[in-house]
Amino acid sequence: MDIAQILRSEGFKVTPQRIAIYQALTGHHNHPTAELIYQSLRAEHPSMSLATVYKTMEIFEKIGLVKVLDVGDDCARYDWDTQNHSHIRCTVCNKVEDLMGIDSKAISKIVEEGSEYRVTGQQITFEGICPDCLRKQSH
Amino acid sequence: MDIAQILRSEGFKVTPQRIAIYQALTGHHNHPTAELIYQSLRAEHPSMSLATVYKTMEIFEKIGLVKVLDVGDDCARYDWDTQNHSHIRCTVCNKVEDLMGIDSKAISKIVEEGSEYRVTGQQITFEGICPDCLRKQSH
DNA sequence: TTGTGTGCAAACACTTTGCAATTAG
DNA sequence: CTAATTGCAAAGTGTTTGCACACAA
Repeated sequence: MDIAQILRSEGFKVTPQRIAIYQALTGHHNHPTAELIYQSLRAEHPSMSLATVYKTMEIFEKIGLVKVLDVGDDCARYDWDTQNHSHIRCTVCNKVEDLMGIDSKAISKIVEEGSEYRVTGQQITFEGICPDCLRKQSH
Repeated sequence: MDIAQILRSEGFKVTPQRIAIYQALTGHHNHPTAELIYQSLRAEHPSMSLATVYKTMEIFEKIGLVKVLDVGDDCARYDWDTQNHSHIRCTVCNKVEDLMGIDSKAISKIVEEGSEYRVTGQQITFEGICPDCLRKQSH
C-alpha cells in the first residue's frame, strides 16, 4: 500500500507536498527534523513551506506513519520506523542513530507490569560521542 | 555539606535566591518546571524572576546538583536525584514520577558495550495514564 | 463546485541574553 | 571596593495558528 492509498483510505487528500514529504522522510536515514526536510525539498518544490511540513507530520503521526522523537536537542525529529526502539545522539555532530542493542519492548513490558500506569509511549534516548567524532578528537 | 558550602566551594556566590531555589527544588517531589519553582517562590521572594531560576538551574546542573529532564512535554524539568533512573509522565494530569522498576545503569552498560559510542547521558521516559486518572476515567 | 490543503505572516511557549542596578565577599 | 548576580525587557528558537488563496476530488 503506497502513501497515496494510505492517505485516501484515511480520508485525507493526496497532494504533491504530502508525497514529497513522505519520500524525503523515508529517503533519509537520519531521523530528520522538520527544518531538514523542508530544506531538502526547497529545490524541487520552491513553494514548499515549513508550516506544511509540520502539518503533514502531524497527520502522518496520527495515522501511524511516523513516530515523533524527542532526543533532547530541542527540536522534533521524525522516524518512519514506528517500532519501539532506542536512539543515541552524538553530542558533537548531532546525528541520531538507531540503537539495536536493547529490547525496548521488553523494557516497556517490565514497566507496565511493575507499575499501575497504563503505558502508552516511551522514549529511550542516549547521548554520547560517536566513533567518528571520538576519532577526530584524539588527533 | 549544605548548599551554601557547595556554592562557595565551586566559586559561586551564595545568594538568597540560590538558597531559596535549591530549597524549593528539594522540597518538591514532582520534578518541577522552572515556572513552577518560580511561582512557588513569588510569595516569599516577591522580586524573584524566572530568568534567575533558569540561570540558577544552569549552575546547579553544571556542578551536578540537578539533572535536567526532558520528558516530552516541551519544558525542562529539574530533578535533584542525579542518579540515573527512569521517569513516567501521566499524559492526563501531566505529573512526572520516578520509575524504580528498571535498572537504568544496567541498560546504559549494555548500550556502551554494544555500540562504539562513548555514552555520556540517558533519558528513559515513558508516558501513560496514572492510576488516579485511570480511576477517574472509568466513572 | 466545494471543502480540504497550502503558504505566508503573525502568534505562541519556553528559554536565553543584554544591560543597568544591586549585592556578596 | 569590585566583580558576580539579579531582574527586567527584549530577543531568540522551534512550533502552531489564522486566514486568503489554490487545488484535489
